[in-house]
Amino acid sequence: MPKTPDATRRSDRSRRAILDAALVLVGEVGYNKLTIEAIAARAGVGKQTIYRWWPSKAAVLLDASLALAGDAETEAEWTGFPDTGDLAADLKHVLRATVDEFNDEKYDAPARALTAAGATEPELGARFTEQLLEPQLALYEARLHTAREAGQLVPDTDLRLTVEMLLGPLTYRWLLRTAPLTHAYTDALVDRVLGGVANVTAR
Amino acid sequence: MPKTPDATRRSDRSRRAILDAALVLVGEVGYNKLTIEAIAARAGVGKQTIYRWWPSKAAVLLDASLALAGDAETEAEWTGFPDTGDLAADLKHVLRATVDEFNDEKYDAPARALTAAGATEPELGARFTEQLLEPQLALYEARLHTAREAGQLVPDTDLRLTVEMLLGPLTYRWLLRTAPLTHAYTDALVDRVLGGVANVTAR
DNA sequence: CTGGAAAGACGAGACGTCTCGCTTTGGTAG
DNA sequence: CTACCAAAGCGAGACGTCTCGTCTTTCCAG
Repeated sequence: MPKTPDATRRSDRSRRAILDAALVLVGEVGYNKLTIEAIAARAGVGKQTIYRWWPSKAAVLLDASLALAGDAETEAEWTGFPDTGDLAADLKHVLRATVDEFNDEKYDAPARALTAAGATEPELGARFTEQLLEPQLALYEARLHTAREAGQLVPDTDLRLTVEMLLGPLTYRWLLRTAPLTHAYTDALVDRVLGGVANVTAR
Repeated sequence: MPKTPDATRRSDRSRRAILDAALVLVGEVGYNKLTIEAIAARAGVGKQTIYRWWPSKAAVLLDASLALAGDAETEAEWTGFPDTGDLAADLKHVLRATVDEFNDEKYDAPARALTAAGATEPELGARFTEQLLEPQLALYEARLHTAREAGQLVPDTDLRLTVEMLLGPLTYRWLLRTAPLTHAYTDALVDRVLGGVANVTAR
């Protein structure tokens, strides 16, 4: 009954090699042409070793991305969402960093592949959202909560909606490539989200 | 020399059957498992008839979606983007209709498949954006242009950015399934995009 | 000596091409 | 106007190829 392999005997060396190879390969050939055989070959690993521990290449890539996100956090000496008291400046700072990541092929390829795969495979999408996305969203929401407490936002502001007003348009441009992602874009986005576009003086 | 088949002799019956079958099948098995052989079988058509007129399954699905969008327009007696003079009401009306489409399995499956495929295949994504998305965006932009001319928006409003502030968050929720899509959601979105979230009275 | 790991053989199934008659089309001769 | 006929698309499906995920074998570590 090969249903439940013994995790205690699992080779950590193989596990890391597989995750690394998956990230490299998805950047080289894209998600569609990413193949478990190629991952196994690049990692110097038997195919069965991958099939034993992961149900699909999407699952491999999700684990690889989780590891990548963990690495990125530590290596950037991440100290949490900035809070200088200036909400607009803090948001612009973080969104600029996000734009830089989206423009970095190293992060773009796996993120794009996972997002696309998650859109069509609900189960994968749920794990992707829960494990990678939600923790990020919570950071934005916490910063907005502080701002609302400080009276910088309309008291009944829907914080989750506001987070989506920031990340939605950004993600939209990124996924659909309707226009290049720039710092100027996210700066303008923050200003308009906070200020709105209606002509208040004309009211 | 089979390079250039004679389009005037093309069977419209087969063409429609193929596009219909593609839409049905993508809903049943998803884009990844969608196969040209299956489309041909379902449509009661020879494989060669598909290969003769389309270069890939992506192209078939794109054409099918274009046809679907065209049908939806006519059957809804679409008369163009509403312009009652009340910008907020018009936007809410259109976004509610969009939510209804996203919640309709018939439209959801192909749209989701195409969006996801376009995200990882740049060439397909470009054609998807250009032929299906941009025409829609232009309608929003035109309505916003009218509003700006009428002094209902801040004079230097970036219209494209504003369109993305409306569709970005909606698309975000739709693709990532972070929360259900409701009319209440889009209504709130319109209000916040127009009005912003910053506490103006505290300035 | 138990069980994961590496290597690769294996069957399944989709690919894109092809061949085969059948049907449709559009031009031509009577 | 009708009858004929060549040309081209059509439905069906066989074909060789490729890649998938599983299965088998051998090896090695604890």
